[in-house]
Amino acid sequence: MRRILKPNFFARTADVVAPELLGKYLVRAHGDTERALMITEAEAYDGFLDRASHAAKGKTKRTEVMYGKAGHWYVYLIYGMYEMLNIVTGKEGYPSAVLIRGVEKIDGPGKLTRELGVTRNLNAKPASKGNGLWIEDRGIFVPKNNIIATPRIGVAYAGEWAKKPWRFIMKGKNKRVP
DNA sequence: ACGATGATGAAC
DNA sequence: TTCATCATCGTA
Repeated sequence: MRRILKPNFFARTADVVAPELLGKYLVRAHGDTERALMITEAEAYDGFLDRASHAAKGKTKRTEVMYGKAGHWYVYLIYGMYEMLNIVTGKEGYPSAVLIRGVEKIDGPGKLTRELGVTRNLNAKPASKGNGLWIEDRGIFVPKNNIIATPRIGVAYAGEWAKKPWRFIMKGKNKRVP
């Protein structure tokens, strides 16, 4: 069983999509080969009011893609050196996205983009084979009691929103558990 | 504990 | 145009 996730999978709020991404496979095509890595950690950024989300500042050139169609990539540069990979979620016009923070063997959002060669030139492109980066369901079911929800990382400035348990980790697959 | 390193958004 | 900030990571 191997099914490429389509926009309809992503067209729900980020806090719903994020835990469901655990156990799915991030697939990167390089040349004629593919590398598939199971997603083990993901974080939700959802809606107009989430102060941890870039969309809290409104629609700008950078965040425009978060308001766009679900199933597109949102890739941005942080701290001058790390690309962050997000998948846009939610209905069109509603800003939300899921940050892919970890995959098997690569723990950390900046490390995985570096290792997979993911940069901003994928920004606003659909997650598809044609663009060389997509997500597959390979039939793995992750029971709910194997998922840990914690507050998000690096968003202490977000007040009450920093407390939301919108970081999802597969049990036993990640080092940084608070 | 801290510096690297550059885009972003807001203030001036 | 300047400035503070930033969804991080490696080294100390």
